Amino acid sequence: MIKSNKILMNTKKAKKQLESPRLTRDDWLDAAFIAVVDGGFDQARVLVIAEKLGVTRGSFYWHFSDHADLITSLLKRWEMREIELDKHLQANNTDNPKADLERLLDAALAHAGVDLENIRFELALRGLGRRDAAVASMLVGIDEARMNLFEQKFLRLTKDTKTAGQLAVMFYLAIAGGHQALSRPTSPPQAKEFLKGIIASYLIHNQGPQAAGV
Amino acid sequence: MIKSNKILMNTKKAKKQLESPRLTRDDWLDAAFIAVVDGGFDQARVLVIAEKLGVTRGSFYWHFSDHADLITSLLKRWEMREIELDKHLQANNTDNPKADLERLLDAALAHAGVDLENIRFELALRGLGRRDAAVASMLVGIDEARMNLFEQKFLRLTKDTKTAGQLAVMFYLAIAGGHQALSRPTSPPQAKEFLKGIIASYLIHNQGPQAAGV
DNA sequence: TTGCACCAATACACTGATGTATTGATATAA
DNA sequence: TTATATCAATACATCAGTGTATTGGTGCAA
Repeated sequence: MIKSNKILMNTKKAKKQLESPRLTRDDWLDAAFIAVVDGGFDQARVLVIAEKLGVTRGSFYWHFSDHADLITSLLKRWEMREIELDKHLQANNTDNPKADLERLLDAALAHAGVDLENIRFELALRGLGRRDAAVASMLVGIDEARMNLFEQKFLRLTKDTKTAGQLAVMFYLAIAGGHQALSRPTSPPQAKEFLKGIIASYLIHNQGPQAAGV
Repeated sequence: MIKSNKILMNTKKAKKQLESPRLTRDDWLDAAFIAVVDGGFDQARVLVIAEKLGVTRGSFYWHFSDHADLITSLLKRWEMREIELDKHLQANNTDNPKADLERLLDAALAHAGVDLENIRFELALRGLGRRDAAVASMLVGIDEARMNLFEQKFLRLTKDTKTAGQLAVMFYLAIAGGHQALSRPTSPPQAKEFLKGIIASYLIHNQGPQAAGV
């Protein structure tokens, strides 16, 4: 039963790749994602997305009950993927804590292709969170998880819990600020390297108890 | 001529305070500002703002040619005020460079009342900048001016140009990240103090050439 | 007090977006 | 081959928002 189902899915997918525009719910979610990336949540209109997909809204109302259904599904998918990613990064420790951290920063400050899309989506999402309590609290959860992740990685470098916590906050905030810069169309490509350099210099010079609390 | 004009304005203003709902162009801009703060630029609709002001759109189309006129006027007013503020902060140097910097940080991380409104407006504006090239380049100019301001303030603490520049970037990014956190309705009030504490610790411990380039 | 300048209300046309109900097309399974 | 499930198109109805043209009201100035 399950096996035949899988085979069915595979053939379906293969077919879709080759020929035709029979859309799935996920296709719509992908297109909505891009719409959000390009214009924010307010511009993620059913009509516009349908045009971009080359179909009419008749397709949309087959896959979704209404516009709200599209948005909430999109948010839930994003949140699940973020939690998945966090789990993965949490477990991904080599014997070189510093290299692990640098990889983390590299991923956080990626600025091309898919990564840029993700950054822009998240910025739009934070915009939505400023006027939607449910979205806001979801973001709080994600932020806490990420900050935790950073702190744990830092704790493998320095034994001082307080310092690790502060570094984690500082880095997370700087990264959030960097996203604002990186997400601008006019942002020069070297901005990422610039940020990474600055951050790296702090990584090197602020491991001891010298960066004490206030 | 000019004098009588001023007197006229004053009496007008006084009257407005007391009794009546005869609106000025600036009243509309103020209301649009709040609308942006609350819902972003896409939600700053003429109809909605009119309702909030207690008038019909007949008033709006007296003061503005169209919706675009409202938005561009709002943006220009904001930009002018920012440039004014920058000038003011630039000139405002006491004989205590450290205190000057701390005042700057305090202002940057203010989180209550008008300041919170300003933060939320700017975040919405950056959202608009992600899909409007003109807005984006305006923001680049503002960012450069602010970064310059920070750098000059830091240069009064450390003689190392490179360090000052890096600190300025780092601080500006952290502040931008902090704004994301501070602007959330669920953000606890102590978040600001937390951020200031972290930033202050870096202020104390990173003045020398130890924070070198990469 | 009358006229004018200023501001607001009203009525209308138009556009774009949502949602529903129905019909149409097509691929797969029986 | 035929029936069915799956997806898409079409044809409404409705609503919110914009913009224009016209009319209405009100305070100030001559």
